[in-house]
Amino acid sequence: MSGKLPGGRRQPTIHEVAATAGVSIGTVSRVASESPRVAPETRARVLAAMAELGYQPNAAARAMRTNQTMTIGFLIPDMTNQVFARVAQGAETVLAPEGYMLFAFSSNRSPAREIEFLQAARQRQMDGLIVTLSDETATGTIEEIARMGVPVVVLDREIPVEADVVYSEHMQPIETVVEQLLQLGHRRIGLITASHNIRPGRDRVAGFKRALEKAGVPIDDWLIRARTQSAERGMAETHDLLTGPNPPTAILAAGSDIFYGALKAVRLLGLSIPDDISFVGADDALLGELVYPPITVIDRDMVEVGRQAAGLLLERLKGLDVPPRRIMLGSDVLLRSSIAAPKIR
Amino acid sequence: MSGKLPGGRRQPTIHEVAATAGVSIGTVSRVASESPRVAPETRARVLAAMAELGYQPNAAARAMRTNQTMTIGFLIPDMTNQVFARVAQGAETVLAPEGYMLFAFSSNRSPAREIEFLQAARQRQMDGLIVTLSDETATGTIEEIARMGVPVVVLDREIPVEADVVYSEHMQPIETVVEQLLQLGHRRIGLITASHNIRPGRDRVAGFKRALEKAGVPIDDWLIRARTQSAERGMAETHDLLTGPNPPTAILAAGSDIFYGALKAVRLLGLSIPDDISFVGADDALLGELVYPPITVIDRDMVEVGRQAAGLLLERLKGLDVPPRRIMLGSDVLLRSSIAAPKIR
DNA sequence: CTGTTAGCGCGTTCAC
DNA sequence: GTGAACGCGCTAACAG
Repeated sequence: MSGKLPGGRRQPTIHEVAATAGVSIGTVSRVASESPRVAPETRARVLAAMAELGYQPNAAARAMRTNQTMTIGFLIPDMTNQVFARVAQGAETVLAPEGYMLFAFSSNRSPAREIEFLQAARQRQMDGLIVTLSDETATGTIEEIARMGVPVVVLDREIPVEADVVYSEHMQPIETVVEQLLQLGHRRIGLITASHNIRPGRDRVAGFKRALEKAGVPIDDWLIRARTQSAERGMAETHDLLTGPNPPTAILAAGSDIFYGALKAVRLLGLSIPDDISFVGADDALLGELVYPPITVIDRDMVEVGRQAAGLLLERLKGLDVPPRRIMLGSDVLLRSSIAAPKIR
Repeated sequence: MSGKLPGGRRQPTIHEVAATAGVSIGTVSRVASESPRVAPETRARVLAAMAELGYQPNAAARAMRTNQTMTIGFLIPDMTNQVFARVAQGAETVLAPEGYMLFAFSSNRSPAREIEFLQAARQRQMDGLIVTLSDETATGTIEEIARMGVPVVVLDREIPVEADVVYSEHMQPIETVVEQLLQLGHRRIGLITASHNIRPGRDRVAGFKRALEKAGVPIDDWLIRARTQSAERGMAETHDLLTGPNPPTAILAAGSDIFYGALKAVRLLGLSIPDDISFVGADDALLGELVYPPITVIDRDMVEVGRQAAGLLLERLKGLDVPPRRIMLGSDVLLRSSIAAPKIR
């Protein structure tokens, strides 16, 4: 029972620190939690013992007593997507100064994995969560969130739970872009975006349709591709659109992964932007700037999303007890030379 | 002491499950840990009670007894860097089936944050770690790793600790590229890469110098910029090189962030690739493919790095007790049309 | 200011 | 096949 337990080398405990410092464990605990009621000299001796032994308090034992872990979980659909990574970065800047550690978990867009994460978070007594779900219609995930018992901030999703939410504006920027394209003379515009199962997908489609309706341009559902978010999908849909019988003269690739794939498809077809096809991307302003010609992009400040989400969470962690709050953050349209009047056919 | 402790709504405990199932806690524990010594009927009653209450075992209490948390920590310098995110993705695919949860923490290239992470990991009794340090010369970080007491896999760094390491090949691909450029007639080649404080920086500079020496081309240290990895730095260095008195005719931007910044600098200067300047990027094959002309890139399979690292870790977690192992993974040079003979001046 | 003590929730002996 | 009792390491409350 002594040496080789799982968990590797035994870590020094509060008892050993107490012994080497010649004090009781209560005193060590007081030093560890920075209680003022300790004589400076005693504190010094304890600190020395801690340093000598490389003591770190056992978080499990501490959590058992305090019901706090100083841990925030961040659930993201896809770690390799810069968009979510930036949110984490923003949240971190707000949470770290308050002593919270932010740990990110990637579900790879699997609701089952999302549930596993939420259960793991509950088991581990994480103090709060920031979550981005990959499917609003997955009821299991939502039930788990309801059970959490700690503050949860939801990012850009509409789900029936009592939680603060940070939204991004998706409708208006799409409308702006579509209006631009209509003005240039485009009548057939392809939209590729996320599925209807998540708010960004729905809102982008809604904004798209609204702009067309306002202009009295008939809606062709064949031109609207609201499915899975991935580069592969973006490429496939773009290829399909551009090689179809009555192809669009402009492509809106609304979503960063989709942007990559769509652009790749355009390249592979040997089409030139904007002469052969007008092109609008999203969520990766840098890529839009690095390619030639620079590409018009719908962009948003994801770092700010993270900051806002963390801010809402912190207030809850401090005990704020008010009804769920909603924050809406804007998006920018970065107009560049990838859109032009369509070729006359 | 009853209701409003930090940690939010009280979670059901094993006692409540036992009570509603009409059994003792021992039995519940046996069901939870899938012990066979439980009557099928009893098991069913317990399972029902668990579901009804939404019971999740308390990880802290469990960890206290078992010294296991089924948690792996992943320390990365920068979450928003796709390179590291892909490693996480790869590691996840091998760790998840074994029941481990992988949590990522981003240090933002701060050794102080790295130390905080390592301490947090020790406090939390994480079962194992995969770490990418931002500075091999930071002694505090290395001391903390030595203290961990659980298996640690180090990525692409040379540090004096007893740990398994997964390396990427950096020298050979740089040599290959430089040889290509020399053959095309380039004599002044600029190299921008990470600092000497991490292995990739050192090895790339070494490979660079070796190729020049082999060809008998004198080395101009002004052309070698081995500093911080960031887009800003990449942009600044590239600008400086290309606006200097005796500018290079080719740029090697070795590092994904540096790649972005360097390419941006080239764009801003209005230079055309490869006519005005030959250009080689790294670690973002997709970007290299999406821009025009497509850019030659030194690429590596980071998902495989993650898989290998997780594999090494798993073996240790299963008790494998052998001296530290080293795995070296290759890199590819994706030749594209961004390099050409230099203009005659 | 410091020592002592009672649990936190669970897994693991033991008896039954 | 099941229940009771102990202790993991720590914090908080109370004595001294």
